[in-house]
Order: sequence, then structure tokens, then C-alpha cells
Amino acid sequence: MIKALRGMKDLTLEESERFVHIVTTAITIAKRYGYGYIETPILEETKLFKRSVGESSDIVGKEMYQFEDKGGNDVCMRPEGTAGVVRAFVQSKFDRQQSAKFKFYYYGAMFRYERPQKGRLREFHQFGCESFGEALVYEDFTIIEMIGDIFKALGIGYKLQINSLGCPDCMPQYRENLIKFLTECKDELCEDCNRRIDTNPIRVLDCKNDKCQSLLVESPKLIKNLCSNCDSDFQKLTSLLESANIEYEIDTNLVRGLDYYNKTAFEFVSDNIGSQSAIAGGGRYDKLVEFLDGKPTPAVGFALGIERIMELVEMPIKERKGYYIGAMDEEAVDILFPLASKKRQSDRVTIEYSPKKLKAHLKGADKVNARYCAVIGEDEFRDGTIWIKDLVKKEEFTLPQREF
RNA sequence: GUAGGCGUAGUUCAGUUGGUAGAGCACCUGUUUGUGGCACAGGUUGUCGCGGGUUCGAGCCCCGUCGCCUACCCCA
Repeated sequence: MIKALRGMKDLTLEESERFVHIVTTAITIAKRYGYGYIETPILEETKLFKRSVGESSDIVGKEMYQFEDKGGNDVCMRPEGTAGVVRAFVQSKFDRQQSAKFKFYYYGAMFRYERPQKGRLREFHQFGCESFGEALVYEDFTIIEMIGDIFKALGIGYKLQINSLGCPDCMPQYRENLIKFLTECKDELCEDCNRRIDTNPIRVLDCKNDKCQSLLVESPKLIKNLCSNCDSDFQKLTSLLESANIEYEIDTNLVRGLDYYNKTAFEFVSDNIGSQSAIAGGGRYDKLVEFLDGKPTPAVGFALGIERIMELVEMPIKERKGYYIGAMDEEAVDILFPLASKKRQSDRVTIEYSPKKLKAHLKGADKVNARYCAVIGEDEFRDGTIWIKDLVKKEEFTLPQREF
């Protein structure tokens, strides 16, 4: 038997319904906030991700599905959605429309060659939004509010963590201070953190190692070293959240995994899905458009992990819907089809092709969760009528076939 | 890349000190002639992950292998 590749899953029955429910709910809400759909390729030039996601990250370093295509191009299956959207934004020259606003939503498969575990697959799906051209922190707030709306609509509880990553005016100075601090306690930090001091010192902040974390209590906090602009934006964000009654906590160690973020960074976190607790994450990335050869354009965005959310959603109760139709004798089967076509203009219809006893038809209707069970038996065939039972109200009646 | 756990019916699992497999759910059929969900009765379903070894005999023990899961790492 040929099986799906490791870390890749088929979605059927309840699972696929969950999936669709999440995506359609997210789309409905994103549209309310003025977002329009963008579709970008799954395969992109490897260069794109090296430049956007950042060469130092593990994603680019060892987790990408990277290969040479038949034309000799160095290509890569997208490990995240933002890079492609930004590339498309620049390629479409939307960046030339100074101060115009563009808001896109997307959803689709992402690929990372990792060891699968709970809430982590090699092919996984994200829904995300990217807002271009809005520099004001109001947009950061609005995006967070929108994600809150999505989770509310899905009935999912969460905790919101926020932080500010600063900007080119304050981040480099902070980085220096942090490196200085880390170098001083170097000997007590774990092996990984020692490596990170050189490669990506900011990532030391979210090291999982308890000992590292206890040392970091004393570390300089970016949040206290922001430049005046970043600081006032962060203050504004927290006050907007408070007046909207959105609970949050400031996590000074919250760092985004991708290099392109600045200023606002946030993460929506849930318990109950194992160690992969982040269900959505995002923030501001004002420099990325420029990095990818566009004109400087401020941007904010987020992505949510659909598979992780699938573990948390409660599905609305399924109601009986539509018709089940069947015949009790072979000769009546053919007349089911025109009747079904007519009903299918507006309702779901299941046709049973094999003649069966009434009892079997009722069971069949039950199984496909139909509201009505319609059957043509011996009498109905003779009279040109059809017998219908409402399985919810338990009422039954007979109609001429032309009135069905 | 590292560590641990697990692979037995469609599914969830049980399987005693080694004697060639069971249960619930699901599915199918019935409970007299045209009335579903419930109940009852009956029935179908397995290369016991794969390969080798030990043994008179292996689902059970040993070795290997593949797969899945969980955690580390990393991340949505």
C-alpha cells in the first residue's frame, strides 16, 4: 500500500469539515476588515526565503524543501506565506502607489522538513493576512482585534502575548547591550545559546532552557530601551487593547522566528495542543518590502496554524438537511433522477440507486443525515406520486411527483 | 540530528507463565407483509507492521528493519 509521506496528512470526514469551517470563518471575518484574496505560488526561488525569512533561521538553514528543478533553478516549497505575498506585492508594483493601502488574505499549504509531532507537520496549512501601506499602530491593533474576532467566532480560548522588537533606531543599540550581557554570563548559558550569541542573540531570549531563563531575568529588556517612536507606539497599542477589552500580557522574551519583524510582535497561545502552543503569530515588518526590492512600504501581518486550531474548535451541531430519495422496485428507479435534478437546484439530494424495502430507505436517509426521506413504492409508482417523510417532525405525506 | 513509547479486525483496544486470536464501536441481515434513530438476535472482517532467529510450537522471547506517536531542537 502506498502511504502519504511522513508528516503529510489526508483530511477527510470530520477533519476536512473542521478545516473548511476554520478557513471559511477566517475568510468571512477578514473580508469584514477589508481584506481581499491573494493567491501566490507554492514554489518560489530559494533566494526569496533566504532574503526574507533570514539565512540564520533554522527554517532556511535546514528545514526547507529545497531542490533544483528541471530548468536548473534553485527552488523551494514555501515554508511560510509572507515572503511570497510581499514578492507578489512588489512584482505587481503596488509599492509604486505611494501611501495606497493594500490588504490581502491567503491560505494554503506550507512546507517545512522537520520531525513531525503534535501540532507540527511537514505539510501544514496557514491562513494569513498582510496589510501594506499603513504605518500607524492602529493597524497593528486592528489586526490583533481581527484575530480575536476569528477565535471568538470559532469558540477558541487563547492568551495574547505582545512585545515590541524595536526598529533600526533602537534595536542595534539594544542588541549590543544584550550581547554584552550574554557574553558576561556566557559560561552559564547552554550550548545552543552560546552559538546564538554570535548568530542571532535575540533568540537567546526565548530559549526553553530553565537555567538560561533564570539568568535572563537580569538581562536588559528591549521594552525598556525603545526609542521614543517605538515606545509611544507600544504604549498606544496597549491602551487600544485595554479600551477594547482585549486581554494581553507583555512577554519581553517574545521573539518572532523570522528575521523580518520589527516593532509590534504578537502571539496567540493556547494550552491543550502539546508543546506547540502558538496558534497564531505575527507583527509588523516595515523593512521587508524594501529588502525584496520594493519601495519602502510599512506592513503588518499574521498567520494562524490551521491544523493546530483544528484540535481546538468545537464544530457547530449538524442539522438534518436535504433529501434522500429511493425506490422500492427496480422499475421506479429511473424516475428518481428528474425529481432529484429539480430538488438539486436548491437542496442537497442523495439518490439510492438500488431498490430497497422502506425500512432500509429510512435507515439510509438517517445515515446521510437527510431531513426528508422520499420513496417511490408500488402504490406511488402506480399513482405517479411520491411518499415523503420529514425525519425531524416525524410527519409524512404523499405528493404528485410533478409537485415534488 | 537526539531521546522515549507504540505497531493485533474499518476503528479503539484486550490477549494471563510462549500452545496458530478476542471485546466494544462501526458495518450487514433479521425481529413476518411499507415506517429511521433505541433494544434484542445473528453475521462479516485479521499475512497479530515487515524480515530473520530461538523453540516441538511465537501476537507474546531475541536481533534487524520500516512506520506511527510524543518530547528535545525549531516554529504557526
